[in-house]
Amino acid sequence: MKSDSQKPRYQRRKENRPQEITEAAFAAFAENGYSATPVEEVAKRAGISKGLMYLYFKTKEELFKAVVKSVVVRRVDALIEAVETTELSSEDFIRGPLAEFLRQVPASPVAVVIRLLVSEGHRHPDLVEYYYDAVVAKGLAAISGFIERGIKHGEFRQSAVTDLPHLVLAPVMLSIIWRILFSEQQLDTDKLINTQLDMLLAHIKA
Amino acid sequence: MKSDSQKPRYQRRKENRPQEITEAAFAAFAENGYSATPVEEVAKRAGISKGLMYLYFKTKEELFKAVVKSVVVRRVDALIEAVETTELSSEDFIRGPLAEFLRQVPASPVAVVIRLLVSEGHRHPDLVEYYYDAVVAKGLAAISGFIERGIKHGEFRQSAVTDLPHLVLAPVMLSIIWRILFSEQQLDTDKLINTQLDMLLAHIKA
DNA sequence: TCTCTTGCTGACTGGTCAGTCATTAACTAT
DNA sequence: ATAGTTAATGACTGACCAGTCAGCAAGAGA
Repeated sequence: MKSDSQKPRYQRRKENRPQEITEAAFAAFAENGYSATPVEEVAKRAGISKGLMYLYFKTKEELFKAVVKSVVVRRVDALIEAVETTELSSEDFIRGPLAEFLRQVPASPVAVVIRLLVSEGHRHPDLVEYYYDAVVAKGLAAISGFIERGIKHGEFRQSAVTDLPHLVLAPVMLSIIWRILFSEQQLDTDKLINTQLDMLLAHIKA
Repeated sequence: MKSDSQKPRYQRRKENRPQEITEAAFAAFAENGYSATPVEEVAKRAGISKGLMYLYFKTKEELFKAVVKSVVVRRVDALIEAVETTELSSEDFIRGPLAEFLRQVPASPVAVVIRLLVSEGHRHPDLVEYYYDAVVAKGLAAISGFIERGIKHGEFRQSAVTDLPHLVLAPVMLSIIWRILFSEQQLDTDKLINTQLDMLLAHIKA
């Protein structure tokens, strides 16, 4: 009774597999974390067998690293680019594009990566180091550089903040952790970040 | 050749076991995380057999909850007590006892609990809720209440911060996550927190 | 249409570990 | 001393899962 023209049980799609697998893995890890997610679960979501995954990634750990790196992308680079080419005054840039950038971080894949790194980072120090260099250090340097530019332009004054761009990230980090832990408890993330920027600007304005 | 008075292979110490076990578990979880720590490792550190652990804690999960709860302690309650009984002006209290309290959090067991909750919280929603109620909500309420007291005394003015005591915690949270992830990268936690308090005070002072 | 290559499958293996339980030995009461 | 109680042990089991591999079948090439 079966039709003659049976569908093939699978298609060979070498080109797209790696990305499909990392995307499926990202989704699975986001839901259940790394160690609680069996490789077979990732394979299922990607619509492939477990064995195939091992054809593209030597180990589960390598898959994990691929997932983290796939999320880093050009996000920070875009910010740095914007910092360097903007025509806005320093204050307007902070209240505009920078604020916009910061506000969307807590709901972005970055939050998932933070959770994964907090959970698993201990066992993957090279990955943490990569993330620090590729994202955190760059981001902090961009903010620092931008504040210094403001000082040169006479818009800002020297202050403790010059050495502590971390203060810009502090409310973002709180928002991320808050969403991870207490997603049901309301928190006005945007207002939190905006208020912090208000305070920072008041503190450093010349 | 053995001496007649052999040491007993173990002593019965029903009273102290639970605390000894949770302490050993805290140390083990702090080093390796919850799911990566075999129960037998906890037992070894506590100087007992695995079976005995199961006499005091029905499951590994119950042990986990006991560990988290054991760390919550009266830390926050002490702060609330201090808030309510202090004779200092609001500003002096913030710069004194509150700052002191906040500065020591990132190096305290609280940081370990944050890591454990970020890693495992998804699977223990009741535990997260408990932690929120017992620590976070209380702490935020204490800070809010204190700011409102300052307003009544005419020391502070109404501002966005009144609704966002979270801003006080933001640099503390950043410091905690920083230490978890990038322990080798220097960060002047104290200065970060002090500067944030400076900004906050400048922002809310009448 | 008939190879030949190789992307893909899924049953299997070895190791780990949470939780159990029959037994033992430390203490207690008489 | 001796018997009775129970804290404590550690070998065991059943489940789970990362990683393997022998074989299969999709598609390319002739």
